[in-house]
Amino acid sequence: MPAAKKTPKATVPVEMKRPATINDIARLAGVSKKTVSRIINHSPLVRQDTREKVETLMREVGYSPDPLARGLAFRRSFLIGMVYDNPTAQFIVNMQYGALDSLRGSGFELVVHPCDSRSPDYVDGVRRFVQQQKLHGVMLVPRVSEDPALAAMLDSIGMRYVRIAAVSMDRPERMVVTHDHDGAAEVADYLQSLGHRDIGLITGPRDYRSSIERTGGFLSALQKRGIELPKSRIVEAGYTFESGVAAAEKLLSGKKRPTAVFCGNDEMAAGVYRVAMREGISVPRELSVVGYDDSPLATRLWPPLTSVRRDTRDTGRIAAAMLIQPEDDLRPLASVRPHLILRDSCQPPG
Amino acid sequence: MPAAKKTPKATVPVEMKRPATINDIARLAGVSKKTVSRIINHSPLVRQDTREKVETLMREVGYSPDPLARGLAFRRSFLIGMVYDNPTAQFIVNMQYGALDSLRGSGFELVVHPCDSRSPDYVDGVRRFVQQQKLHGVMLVPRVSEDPALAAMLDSIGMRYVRIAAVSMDRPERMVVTHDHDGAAEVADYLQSLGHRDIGLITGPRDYRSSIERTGGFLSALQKRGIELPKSRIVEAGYTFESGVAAAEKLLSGKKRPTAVFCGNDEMAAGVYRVAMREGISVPRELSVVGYDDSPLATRLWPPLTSVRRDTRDTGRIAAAMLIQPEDDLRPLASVRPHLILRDSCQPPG
DNA sequence: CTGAAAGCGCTTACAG
DNA sequence: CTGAAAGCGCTTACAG
Repeated sequence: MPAAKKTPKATVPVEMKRPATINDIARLAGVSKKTVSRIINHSPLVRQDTREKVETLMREVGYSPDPLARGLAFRRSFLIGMVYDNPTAQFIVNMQYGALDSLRGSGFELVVHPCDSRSPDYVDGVRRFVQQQKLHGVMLVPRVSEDPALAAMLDSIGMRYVRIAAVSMDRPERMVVTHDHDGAAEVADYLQSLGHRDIGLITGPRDYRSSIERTGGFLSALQKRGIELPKSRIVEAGYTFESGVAAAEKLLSGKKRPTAVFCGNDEMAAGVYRVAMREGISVPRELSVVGYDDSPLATRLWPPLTSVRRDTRDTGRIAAAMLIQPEDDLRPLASVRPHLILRDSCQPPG
Repeated sequence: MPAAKKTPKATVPVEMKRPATINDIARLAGVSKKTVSRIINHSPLVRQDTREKVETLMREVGYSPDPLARGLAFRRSFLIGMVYDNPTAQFIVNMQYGALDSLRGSGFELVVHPCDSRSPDYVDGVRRFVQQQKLHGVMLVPRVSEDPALAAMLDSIGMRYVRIAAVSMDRPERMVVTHDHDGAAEVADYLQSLGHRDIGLITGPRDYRSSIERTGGFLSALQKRGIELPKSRIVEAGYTFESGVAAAEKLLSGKKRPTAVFCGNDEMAAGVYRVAMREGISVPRELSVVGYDDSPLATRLWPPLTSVRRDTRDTGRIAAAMLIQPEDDLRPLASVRPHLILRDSCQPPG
C-alpha cells in the first residue's frame, strides 16, 4: 500500500525521509511555530515547561533549523569569513583550526577567502564576497588586517569584523592583539643576557605592522640594556626564505661578523642557516640565531631553532568567539602573548 | 524631505541603499521575475534580446542574486565543503587554493571541515555538517577520502562528492587520482640508475592508501630492475618527523648501512637528515635521500632534498571543478601526475 | 518564449 | 507568555 503522503498526526516519526521543519515541531508539540522560533533563538519569553517539552521533541526528531531559511529571514547568513593575504601555510591552518574550535556546535561555519592585497580592487572583491554572502562577520588576518581601507569599507557597509594585529588599531571589541613588540623584546633580553653585544637583525618588510613591532621591540629592548645597533647590522627582507638568504649574505659577508642574528620569522632564519652552512659558519658556536613563529620548521632544522612562539590557534579561537558573541555584549580587547622557546641555536659568543 | 520609500518607477537607481532584488530587476526591465530567474539560471528559454536587456540592467544596478534565497528555494546551498583529517599544513592550504581557483566567480564558496577520523562518530559529524548546511558537494581529501564508510554515508543521503586518492576507488566522476604508485616508481628508477643496490625504505602507515601505493610502486619498480629489498630494509613509520627519526635510527644503526633511503614523505626525510647529522653520516656522499611531497621543507633543508612533486593545487582545482559541473555532464576520471624534482640529496654510492 | 500563484523554512512586527 | 499574518528573495510546477 502507498506510504502516507502526510505525516500522521498521532505518532512521532523519529525517522523521516524529509527532514523535520519548524512546522512539524510546532504541530507535534501543539504550539505555534513562533514559539518554536523563540526557543530556537533562546528568547526568554517562553514558559519553562513549554521550552522543555519542545526541546525534547526537537532532540527526538533530530530537528535542526535550516540555516538557509533562517539566513533569509534574518537577512544574514550563519557564515564567518576568514580573509587573508599570504601568510605561511602553518599560520593559516592554525588560524582556521582555532576559529573552528569556537565555531563548532554554534551553527556557524567558516568560509575561507584568500586574496591579493596588492591588487588594486581587492577591497572591492572582499566587499562583494561579504555582501553577497551576507556574512555574519569576518576575521581579518595579518596583513590585510592592517589595511585601514579594508576596515573602513567593512565599517561603511555595517559588516562586523575582528582584526588580528600586532598592536591595537581599532575599537577594542574589534581587535585581537598579538604583542609582537614584547615577543621581540624577549629575544633582545635573552641574547644580551647570553653576552652578545654585536647583533644582527633581519627584518620583514618595513610596511608590515608585525615587522615594525618586532623591529621596534627588539631595538628598544637592546637600547634599554645599553646596546645600540649600527645601521649596517639591520637588513630589511621580505619574510621569505629566499629574502632571508639574501639578507644573510649581506650581514655575514663583512670581515667582522655579528655573533648573533635575530630574524623576523623562521623562514628567514632558515635562510641564515643556509648561508651559514655554505660559508662554514657554525651555528650556534660562531653564530647564534633566533626566529619568530615557532613553526614546524624550527624543529626540523639543525640545530633546532630558538624562536618566539605565537599561539595562532588561540588567536583564531578568540577572534571567532568575539564574532559570534551577542552584539550588545561588548568584550574588552583580547590579546595573546608571545613567548620565547629556547632550543639549541644560541650560546654565549665565543 | 523624506527619502522615497518606494523606488521611483521612472529612473534606474544605480546606487541603492537596499540591495536590488529580483523584483526590482523584473519591474525595471518590464518582465516577470520568472524571466529574470530564467536568465540567472541560464535557461535557454529566453529570447536573446530580452536576455541582453535584462543582463545589462543587472550589471548597471549591480544586482547579484541572494544565495540564501536561492538556496532555500533550491533546497541546496551554494557551498562546497572540504573535509580532511590531518594532512600537513601546506597540503591543506594548497588544496584550498586550488579549490578556490575553480570556485572564484562561480557563486560558490568553500567551507572547511577538518575532522578526526579516529573518532568513532566522525562520519556522523560529517553527515550533520553536510546535511544541515545543505551543501552542494564535498571534496574528500586523503585520508578521509579512503574511508568507504564515509563515502557510503554520503551516497545514502544523496550528497555529491569527489574523492581525492592515490588510486581509483569509486565511480570515475567521483575520483581525482594522484597516481602515487608512479611517483614512487620514478624514485626507484632514479636510485637504481645512480647505481644504488642496497636501498632503505621508510613507509607511511600501512593502512594509508597513499602509503600502500608508494611502497608498492617503489618495490615493484625496483624488482623490475632486479633489486629485491630484504624486510630489514623496510621500516614502517607514521608520516611524521618524529616517526621518521625513529625509523632512521633503526635503518642506519646496523654496521652495514644502505646507500640510499626513500621516505614516504618529506617530513620523514627530514627525520633521516636529523639522524644522519647526529651520526655524522654525510648526505648525499654517504647516504642518498629522497622524499615525497616536494614541500617547502625540501628546499629549506641542507642539502636540498630530491622529492616527488604532487600538484596539490591542481588537484584541488580539478576536484572543485568536478563538483560544480552540471550533473548530467559526466566527466571522465580526472588525474594528476606526480614527478620527481631532482636536487642535491642524491649521488651515486661511494 | 513568458507569467501568476504557491511555496521553500524561517523571522519580524503587531496583537492579545 | 503565546499566536496569526505577512514577508525575506528566490524557484518550482502549472498554464498559456
